[in-house]
Amino acid sequence: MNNTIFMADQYYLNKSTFLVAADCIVFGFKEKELHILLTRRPVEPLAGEWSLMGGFVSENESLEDAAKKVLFEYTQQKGIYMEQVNAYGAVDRDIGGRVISVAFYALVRLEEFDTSLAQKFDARWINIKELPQLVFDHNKMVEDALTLLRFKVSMQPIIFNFFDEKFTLPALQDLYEAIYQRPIDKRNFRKKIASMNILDKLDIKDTLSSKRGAFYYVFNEEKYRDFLASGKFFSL
Amino acid sequence: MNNTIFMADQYYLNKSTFLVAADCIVFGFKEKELHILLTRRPVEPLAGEWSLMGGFVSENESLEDAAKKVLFEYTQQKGIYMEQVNAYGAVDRDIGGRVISVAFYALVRLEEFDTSLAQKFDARWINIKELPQLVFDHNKMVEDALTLLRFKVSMQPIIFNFFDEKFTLPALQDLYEAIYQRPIDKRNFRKKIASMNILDKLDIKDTLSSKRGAFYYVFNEEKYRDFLASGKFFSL
DNA sequence: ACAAAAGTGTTCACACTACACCCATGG
DNA sequence: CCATGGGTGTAGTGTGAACACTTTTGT
Repeated sequence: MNNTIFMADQYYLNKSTFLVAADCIVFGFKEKELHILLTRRPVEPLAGEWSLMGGFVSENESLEDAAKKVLFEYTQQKGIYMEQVNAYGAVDRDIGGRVISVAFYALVRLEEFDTSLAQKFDARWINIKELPQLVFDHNKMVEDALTLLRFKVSMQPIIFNFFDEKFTLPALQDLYEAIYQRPIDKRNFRKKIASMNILDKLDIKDTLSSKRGAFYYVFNEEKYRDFLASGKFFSL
Repeated sequence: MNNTIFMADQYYLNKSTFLVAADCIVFGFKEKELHILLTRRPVEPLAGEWSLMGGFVSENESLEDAAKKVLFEYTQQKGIYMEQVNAYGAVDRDIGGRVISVAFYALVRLEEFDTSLAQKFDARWINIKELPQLVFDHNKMVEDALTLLRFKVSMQPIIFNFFDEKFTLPALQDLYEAIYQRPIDKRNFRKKIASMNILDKLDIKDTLSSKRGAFYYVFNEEKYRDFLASGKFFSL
């Protein structure tokens, strides 16, 4: 073997370095539709155009930390569920300079969203069925995030991150329908939910969205572990 | 709205920049087992330890271009099937410096692999069941790549990228078993393949791996399009 | 009393699983 | 002639899809 051992200096120095950004696709659920949080880009080029929330990664920050920082800045919430989508690195994807961007999607509880923040950052919750054109490759990021969300939501019980602890079955079904963009049969849906036995039914009802009222449920972490331990897998 | 428009200079300048690498998880199939291509790291720190193939992204290169460059360097093949796994950006993931790495997995045809390259780069095909400890977070990358590969291979007909055009059904089954790491029933497997009607059976046999010989098949792109057009989905 | 949404079971079709024997050939 | 791997069908089970009426309550 004629392998040469290089000095680290030769290897790490004199290489190109890049700006790295974290862009967030922030999903929320309201009015029976899936929405994402968009803002007007505050900087040239393309100032004023619709854009995802983003920020540059700094020296002593992981990619996830950078994304969390962006999420906290725009929502003031901590512990938001977040997952990496992909890295985007086309040479001219950002016309303002060479920037490699890592996209994350996040699920936020819209009940506890501070609407004053929307004002502050000129941000709005936009129905995913009415997405405008976004800057750079942000539309592609949203598309990829949606694809991933649809997959994940069908395989893992992450959907409960959209709700503030308790939720009704009709609301849960509406949410799945909003994510998959297709109707789901009510009886089959409830049958499947019931068969997993991972929810606790509460004694109280949500009487706001109907006269009769729908019972609240909560996700039971422990029951879910038992469910997994029995060799079954979440699937919806 | 009290949104300030920044000048691009303020926005893009004076931000941290990073070395960005593309690391490749190169999968190949031989001896009825899935293998990945590993090399001895040629540079300090950790020179001589097992490592994935990687390279730094340069100025006028996309992430995909950088990964392709790495793949071509180590395999001398072009048009290799490749897909992004994830970006890895923990602050101290590379102990030689701050490097953000984007992992790609690739599927190569081992029949046409030039073994002299293995010598040149001190590279070896290692059975995935016998993976050594790799440098940095490369083991995690391989794990993530395998998870993604298992999913993709079950949903899209990418598995044929492991073969040099033609292949036998026993070999195809062996490959699925190697990827999923579990036995598959021969009759059920063949029934499902047949029901999709996306392969063409050739008149010739592979007589090397058995006395009787197994018929060769080729993937038929057109039949696959018809299959999709009929509203069905690939699943294996 | 009526409108509006919540809640509840059964049937049917299809897909997945399990399973055992004969065939072709080289040595 | 025998050892080795290639090739073939059927029956049973479970899962997903279709489908309609009763209940509750606010107005």
